[in-house]
Amino acid sequence: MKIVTYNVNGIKARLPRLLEYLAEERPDVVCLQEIKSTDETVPAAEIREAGYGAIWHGQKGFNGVAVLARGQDPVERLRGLPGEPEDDHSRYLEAAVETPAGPLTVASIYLPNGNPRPGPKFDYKLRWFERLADRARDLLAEEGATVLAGDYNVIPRDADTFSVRAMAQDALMQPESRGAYRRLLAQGWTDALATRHPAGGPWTFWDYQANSWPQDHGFRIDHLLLSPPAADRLTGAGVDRDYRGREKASDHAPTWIELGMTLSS
DNA sequence: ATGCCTAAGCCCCTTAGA
Repeated sequence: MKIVTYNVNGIKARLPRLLEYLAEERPDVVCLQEIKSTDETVPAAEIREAGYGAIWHGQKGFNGVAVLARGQDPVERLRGLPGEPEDDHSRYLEAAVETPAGPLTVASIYLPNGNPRPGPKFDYKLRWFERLADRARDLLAEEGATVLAGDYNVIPRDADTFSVRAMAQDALMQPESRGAYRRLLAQGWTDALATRHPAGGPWTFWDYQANSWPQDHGFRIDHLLLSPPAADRLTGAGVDRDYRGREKASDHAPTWIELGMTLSS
């Protein structure tokens, strides 16, 4: 089964691309970020007509995450991360879905960008990271199949960017950001794309500016983290990068994993 | 050193993104 994370950068502006993707690839589960819509203004009918059940954690203007599942309604498990009651950003939505190999937990994650750095936005990013790590620890303890999918706004390795120099001062590549990501992985999570692409990349994001896409100046910031029972089922991982080159594209491309249908012994 | 481009709110400029 195919599980996708896709930062759409506005679900209303991206609806033709998203519907096209659902029709062409028929992914089983899709985690969306930056829907930039409230629960009321999201194009729910079109998604449902495409054959997908969906739950949303929306917000007016920016942020917003969703979980879509083909032929079923995801069951909401958690909406927003605990630990900072005054945080009103919609960046986390966790759900349970059914698979032929049993239940699967998926989370759609939109981690704060953190620029400019230093400053309150960078501090917020690091605090949010710790709150995510607390939740991730609880999920691992359940010992089920879990996928933490989303836009982490972290370039984990130097080989995950077209230019270390261009990004050196960016919040996406700071030691604190990488350290938080590495500590999360050290809990026992598998970075699916990194495992399948040890030499670096593939890119998941190309800036709209500076002619980045034609020059392939991208980096890898959208990640799917797998609990051990999920990692045991990993059979492939990649980026559907041609969607980045289509008309009215998001600056991110859909990033996916393939999980085997049966549990390995 | 700066802006490069895009979406959305609000209404044609500002905020935010990465």
